Amino acid sequence: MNPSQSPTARDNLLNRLTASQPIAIGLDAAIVAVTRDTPEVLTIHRSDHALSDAAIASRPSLPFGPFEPQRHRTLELGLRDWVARQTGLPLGYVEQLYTFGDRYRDPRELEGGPRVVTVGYLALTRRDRPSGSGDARWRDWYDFMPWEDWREGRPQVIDRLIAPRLKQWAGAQETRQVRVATTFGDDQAAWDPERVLERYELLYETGLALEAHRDSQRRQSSGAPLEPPHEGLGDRALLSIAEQLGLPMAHDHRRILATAMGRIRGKLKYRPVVFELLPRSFTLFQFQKTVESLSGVGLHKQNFRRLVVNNGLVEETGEVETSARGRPAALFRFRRNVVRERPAPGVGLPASKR
Amino acid sequence: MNPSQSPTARDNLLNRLTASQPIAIGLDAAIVAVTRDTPEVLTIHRSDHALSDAAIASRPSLPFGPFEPQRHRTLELGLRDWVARQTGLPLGYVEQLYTFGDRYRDPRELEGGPRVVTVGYLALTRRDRPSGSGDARWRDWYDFMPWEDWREGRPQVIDRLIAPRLKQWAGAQETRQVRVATTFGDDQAAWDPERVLERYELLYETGLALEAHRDSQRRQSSGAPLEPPHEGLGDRALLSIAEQLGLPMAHDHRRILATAMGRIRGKLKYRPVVFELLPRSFTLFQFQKTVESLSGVGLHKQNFRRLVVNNGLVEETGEVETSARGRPAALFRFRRNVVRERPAPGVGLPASKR
DNA sequence: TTTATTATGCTCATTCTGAGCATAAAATGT
DNA sequence: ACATTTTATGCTCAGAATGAGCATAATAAA
Repeated sequence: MNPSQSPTARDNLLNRLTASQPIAIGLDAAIVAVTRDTPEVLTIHRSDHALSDAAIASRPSLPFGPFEPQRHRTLELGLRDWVARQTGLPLGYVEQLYTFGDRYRDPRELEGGPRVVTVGYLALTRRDRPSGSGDARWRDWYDFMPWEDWREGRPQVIDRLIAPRLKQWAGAQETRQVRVATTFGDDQAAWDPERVLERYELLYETGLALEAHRDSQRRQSSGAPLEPPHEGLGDRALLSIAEQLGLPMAHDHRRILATAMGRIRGKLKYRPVVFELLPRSFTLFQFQKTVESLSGVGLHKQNFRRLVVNNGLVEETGEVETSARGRPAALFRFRRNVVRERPAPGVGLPASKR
Repeated sequence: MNPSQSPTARDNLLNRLTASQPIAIGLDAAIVAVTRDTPEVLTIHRSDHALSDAAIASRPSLPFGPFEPQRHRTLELGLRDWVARQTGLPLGYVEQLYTFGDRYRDPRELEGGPRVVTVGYLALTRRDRPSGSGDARWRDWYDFMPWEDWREGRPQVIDRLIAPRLKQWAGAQETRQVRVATTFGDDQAAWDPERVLERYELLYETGLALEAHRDSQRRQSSGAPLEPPHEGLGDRALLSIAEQLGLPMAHDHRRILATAMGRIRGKLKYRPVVFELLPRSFTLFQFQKTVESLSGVGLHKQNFRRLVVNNGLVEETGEVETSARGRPAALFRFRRNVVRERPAPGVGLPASKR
């Protein structure tokens, strides 16, 4: 057993490898803000038509930029740097999500390009300024993942478009049935808001995400080996269903978005991250709407209130919000001290409405 | 605003960059197993003395290997590949932890080497075979982080070595005091087993981790710019305290280990990962000891039992363990079906002992 | 003034937790 | 054989947290 080469051997190896296929690192960011009751993500819409595959390339993408080794001391600084330069957005909370290194993620690899490894980030901001002109746009994240929005109950797309295909795909195979049940829920299993990525990946594998068709086509036409074969790709009926299932994104950005959504939903419960998205003072209902929009489920108003107040997560500012319709609501602010008192201060969804 | 260059521009940029400083990707793994009641991590002890800095280089490290772009389809496959080839260990559960891209992480960068970006992984295995001969060794992970073991109450190192230095470092600065309180706990704040990384990073910054001294020395002697200046480095008294605070590791491997520990502890609560470390059938006390060893806290026996049984996490096999001393214990197995029934099946520490 | 609308207070049954006492079933010592 | 030690397991009980919903308060609009 020889778990590590001697340094020189390793150096040589690394050099040889980088010489034969260089590696480039890209930084992709899901930049999230919340307005009223929609969680929005910053997307780039290219108007560039000089691309080989315009139909695909013009899909919205997440903002991304290269990591420049001699310029950036750390990955996160690299990210902050180009986000600041390009969008002028002040990023508050930034968190690394996941590093994707799959071959052929970047289609230019097929033409001798470098192996592009991407580090995905989640960033929260307050969306004060509309983030300039140009080709950047805020979009409701449920436009890309309509099946994730359970605020008005079980979304129709699930029963109408998704469930039938999943059932067909699973067939009599126990493993597949369990997978479908645990990701999308059934009479036994509850819907778990956090499993966004698992759901997206299942949709991708079953051909319900348009990106799956795009990728398989690309590889075929480029003569690249068709790894993990997916069933039913190319089926016209399936394709038309996929087209109705939310907006696809360029590259694997919808996967990164799914990762981001899952991460936020998880983090909500044990870290006070929502406050990065709320104004300094807010009513409890605003607070609730923000949590609901992110988690995708409706909450019981009185219990939500009891929860956050009893846990000392917020405190009254003494002022009231008068602009609205009914009885004026008291304004609250985040109680910074909770982090000193409770090991995992978060919202921890109190109970869904009905 | 121009959030993304045109593809050709971006290509050029990437090419120019990789030409001037190539990037290499390393894969580091914290491979974890549990025996009786000690969580162990696989470490590599080099006997190689041909290194410039033998004292440092001979520190134990985590197993690592290069990511080879044209050989490995994905990052995780790359990891599994070299772990299999080098240690022969069958990896069960594998999870990506974090990607570290800090400059000068790898000292060879100072001599014109590539920028090494490392992807850290956590892998769980059952430690059946002693993992061969050679320079690989299983070690109690608390050897590296003695302050993380609260099974027998608050560890002495905290009050004896850590707390005084942290107090001195914080001085009258509110921000620092809060940071100390939330990471290491005080009369107000409870000890949160999951914040392993935050604690290690605090110790590093305050010069209580030997690696901080090593890194600062290295940079100085190499003429590299001394970024984030740390106070008190070089102080002999501080250095001698750091030497008593657990074993240091090579590179930033102790940081990766800290990340791994935190991740396991967090995951325990909502995913049935412990079972990757337990034999197929086990007594409830074995189960408890495993959870305790990972989370680092002692648990109330009867309540632990009630919790895992009521939650349907385990079921009796019908057999009993007879080898031990007192009344024979019933054997249990993991109930695979929980994942179908409960949204987040985990252990969720029931209450510490006293 | 009445009505609609939103905010907030409060109750009640149920479940979940922390803590500890009590009993059962084995091995060991005398 | 019988007491003692040791570990496993059953059970209780108070207090906290949770799900659900009724009731009241304070405002704007009709």
